[in-house]
Amino acid sequence: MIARVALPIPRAAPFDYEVPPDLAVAIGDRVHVPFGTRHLWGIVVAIAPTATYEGRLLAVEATAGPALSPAAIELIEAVARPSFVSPGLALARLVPSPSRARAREVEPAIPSDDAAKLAAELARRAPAQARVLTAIANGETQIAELRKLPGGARGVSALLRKGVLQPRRFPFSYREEDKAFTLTPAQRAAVEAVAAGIGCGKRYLLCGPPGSGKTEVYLQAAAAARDLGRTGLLLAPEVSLLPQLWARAGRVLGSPPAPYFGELPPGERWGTWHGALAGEVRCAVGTRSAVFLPLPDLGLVALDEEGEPAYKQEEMAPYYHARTVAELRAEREGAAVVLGTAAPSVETYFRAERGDVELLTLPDRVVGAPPEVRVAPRGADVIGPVLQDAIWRHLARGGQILLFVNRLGFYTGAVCRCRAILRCPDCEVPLVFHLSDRAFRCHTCGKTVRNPVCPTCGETRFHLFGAGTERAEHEARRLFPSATVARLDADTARDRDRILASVARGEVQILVGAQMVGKGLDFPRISLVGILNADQLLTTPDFRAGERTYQLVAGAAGRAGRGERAGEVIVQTDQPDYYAIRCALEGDYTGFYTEELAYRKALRYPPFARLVRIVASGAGAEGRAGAVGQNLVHQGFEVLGPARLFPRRGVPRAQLLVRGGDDVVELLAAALPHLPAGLRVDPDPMWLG
DNA sequence: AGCACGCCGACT
DNA sequence: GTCGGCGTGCTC
Repeated sequence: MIARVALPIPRAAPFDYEVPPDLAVAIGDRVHVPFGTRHLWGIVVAIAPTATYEGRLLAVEATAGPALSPAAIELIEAVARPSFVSPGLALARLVPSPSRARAREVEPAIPSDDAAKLAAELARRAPAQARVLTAIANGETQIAELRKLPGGARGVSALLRKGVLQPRRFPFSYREEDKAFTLTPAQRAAVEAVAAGIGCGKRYLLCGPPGSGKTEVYLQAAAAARDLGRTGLLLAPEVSLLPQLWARAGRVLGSPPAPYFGELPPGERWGTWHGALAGEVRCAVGTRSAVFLPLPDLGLVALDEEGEPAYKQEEMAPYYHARTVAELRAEREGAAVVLGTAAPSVETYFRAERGDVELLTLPDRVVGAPPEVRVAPRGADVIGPVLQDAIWRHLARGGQILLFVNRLGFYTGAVCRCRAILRCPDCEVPLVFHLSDRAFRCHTCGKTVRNPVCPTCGETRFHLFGAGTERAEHEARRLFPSATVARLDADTARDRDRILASVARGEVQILVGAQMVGKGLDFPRISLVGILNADQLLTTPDFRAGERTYQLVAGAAGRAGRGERAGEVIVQTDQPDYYAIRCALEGDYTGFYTEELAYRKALRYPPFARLVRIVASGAGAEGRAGAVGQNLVHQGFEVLGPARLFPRRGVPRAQLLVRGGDDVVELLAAALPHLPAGLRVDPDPMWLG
């Protein structure tokens, strides 16, 4: 018996191994094999009576049991191909490894008041434990950090043994009160339509403004799938949105769904994956990587906020989009796919118009009333007079205020008097000044520069400009000294649970946030949303700039007025007549879509063409990209570039864009049978920079 | 991807 | 004379 094993190396074809008679091995099993001078774990992708390899065969050494289903192998192979990555490498990156890894974080297992009391009690008798409890009360969850306290290691283990602490588990510390729902006629119609598609691999685009009850439709559809004996998968673009989804799904389905996302502790991640494989997990919630969960009899995939770029894997091959993978699975496995959104991506709406996707609409808000949306000029102030005025009004009425800034840091740029912009020496992107570490930081590589010197003229003083989240927070404190201001961005993400809890309790009046705050969060008391710089996204040279601006403004507007009181939204912009902003203010998606589509058509951008991005990196990147480009032009491809990109950590980069029809990826695979080293291929990139 | 083998420059 | 640079090539 021969096992064909996909190994985590770039070469595409699997390797043949003899299966010893005492070893039971099946397709989808994870096996340990000798490979050259070393040993590797791989996945069995086929079992055959005879080998295709002519040389001498080595034997499988051990098996770790099933890791995924044959259907999941085929899915991952199909996803690997367009990224020019081997199935073995794709499998290694998308399938979690069995892990009994111990938790790295702890959380209290008792209410915080009791923990505080206990800390006081222990202060004398067991000071080490008291110190640990105090640190936890201050938001520290990392075991490694807690162990560094005097006597910390003993303290942590004693508290774990006593059951005062527990390994941190999803959904972390999230509480939500019960709410009863009755479906509106529109919701009921949507649920019935989707339920009818289960088993047929049908696709639906569920459009509805924020608060129109899209989540309830996903959950009822998942319940319908369950009633048919099928499994369900609920996807959200960000980890931060999962706790709410998890809690609500648990209530509707009667048992909590299994969580799955990249940052989940490895043991739990494997637990969900393995549970899906074993047929024990019948419903899962997760982020994009969860789309590969080997759930058997998949009946429903719901993808919330389908237009979110976070659904696209862009960091590492395979460069998949969760929406595409979900639709591929649906087609193969007969599941229904629901793509939910308030502002559809142009690509998806285009398909809905052509009838490839069935359009379902939820016309009205169920929660709250539509907010009043206004524009204000951006002016010289970070928080302009119109917005200041509104903030005072809402503070006086006891409302909460959310301020959006799309950039991190204090000043987002520094310019020398010789007009040179201060840039990262390795990545060439402008450096951002952070007040938290009183230094400039590169947002691409994380490099910190404390005392910058102008590389052109040697000057050490710079004019600082631009406003990030830190500066907005600073301004809010300065202008509204009586209000409690909090900031939620990547720099404070460590404390996000604590920050969100105090927002939920109403202790925070003004919350300053970056993107992560904009998505899905449901705070009934937020009555005013301010977008400080809506023009920011417009200045990025990317064909999706308009779409992203529309989504930002429309999404932010959705955060206001989820309670009883009508909300207000103020958008600071100097381009109120720009179609993406104008339409978003009026809530006119079709108006935006019509204009955007005309522009895409005129310039032959998606959905009228497919773009494939080829990035060369390393020495001679531009030359190598150029050589590949010429080769492709000779073979009749339409090639844009090569264009030089900003280097990454000092590594030079250049890119080509190949434009073609639906078959461009297959044609490219035929034209480039062996991808030259140091090249990455991203089919359908989200960002072109 | 690793890791070997292999063929040319500056050092105890 | 050796140590070691990283260029190709192979791994069932």
